[in-house]
Amino acid sequence: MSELPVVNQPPHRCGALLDHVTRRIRLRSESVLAPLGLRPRHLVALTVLRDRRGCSQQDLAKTLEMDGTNVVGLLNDLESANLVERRRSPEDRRRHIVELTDVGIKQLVKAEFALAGVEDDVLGGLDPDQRETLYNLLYLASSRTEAVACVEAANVDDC
Amino acid sequence: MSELPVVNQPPHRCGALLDHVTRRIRLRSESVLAPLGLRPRHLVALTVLRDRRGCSQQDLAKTLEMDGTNVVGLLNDLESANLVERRRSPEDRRRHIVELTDVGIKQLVKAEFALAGVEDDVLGGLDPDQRETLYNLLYLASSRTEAVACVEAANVDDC
DNA sequence: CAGATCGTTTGTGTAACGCAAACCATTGAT
DNA sequence: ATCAATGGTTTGCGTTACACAAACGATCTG
Repeated sequence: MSELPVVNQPPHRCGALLDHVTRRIRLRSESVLAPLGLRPRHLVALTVLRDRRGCSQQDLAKTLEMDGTNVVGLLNDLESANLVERRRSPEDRRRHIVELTDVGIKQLVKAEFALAGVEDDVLGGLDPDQRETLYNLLYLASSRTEAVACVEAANVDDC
Repeated sequence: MSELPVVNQPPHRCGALLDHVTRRIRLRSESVLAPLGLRPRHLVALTVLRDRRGCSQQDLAKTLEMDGTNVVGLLNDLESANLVERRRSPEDRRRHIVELTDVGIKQLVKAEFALAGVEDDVLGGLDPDQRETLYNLLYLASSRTEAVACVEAANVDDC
């Protein structure tokens, strides 16, 4: 009936592009992270844990969208490297509160520093501003993701 | 010695975020794509093939950063579904020129359409403009990627 | 002709999962 | 106090997506 001035073009799907770019980064990351005793998946977990300063193992599983049993293994890796600490929750002693240790924080920073070359390589087509924008968009998307997970977890609005 | 007016903050690494967001999309994509007989990796290959209208199998392997033998299997899948066609290159009959078929193009569009919900779900924190920006940044990054691959392939500057 | 190259097949290994079952410690409701 | 539900853990099994190596046919190139 009415035509809005803004062109109504179909939005692009970025799933495939994400897959593609992510794979390129991940492949290179593996070799850079190996000397640090880390794998890409560990890095994801560590960054999540840095954002949320401490969360239950189930929350982590939900955020990572990963099976609980596999999260156990992931955390075993991180804990035996002293990057992460499992503390019993005082409110519910069944729960583990997972938190980064100081070593964990430092190691994460170190890893990120070491990955500079990788990102320069893969994201070389983007200038620093564009990369920052990319980061912010991804951060926004992933943090809403966590908010949703949190709401689902609480199943109420006291998130 | 001199302080520039622009804040010189360390750039963020988006590798982990990319991993995270991509995983969330991929998980959901799998179930959406299954009825179409596709997997996420097929979609990546199809989008690459749509961009480059026809390329050798080796180029594809290089772009996908995937082992040649595995690309064969991937293309076998796509070809037996009539989404892709392997033609002998007239210049070098050892080479296969891989191209999307009409069916392939349609199926790709269909798949992308079907993935709308998935992206709404995962990227719900971004408004349409932001999503478009995200797409453009990823596209930029991945196409430079291909340019580099192409230069490496040719090993000259006639790319 | 001889050696390199493109694609293919086959076969082997590995990492990252998902899923199910059984277990313990703890909680919360009756 | 009892008993079911819950959080975490372990074990074990299956699957998928790879990488890598070896050997082959067809083809190109010197």
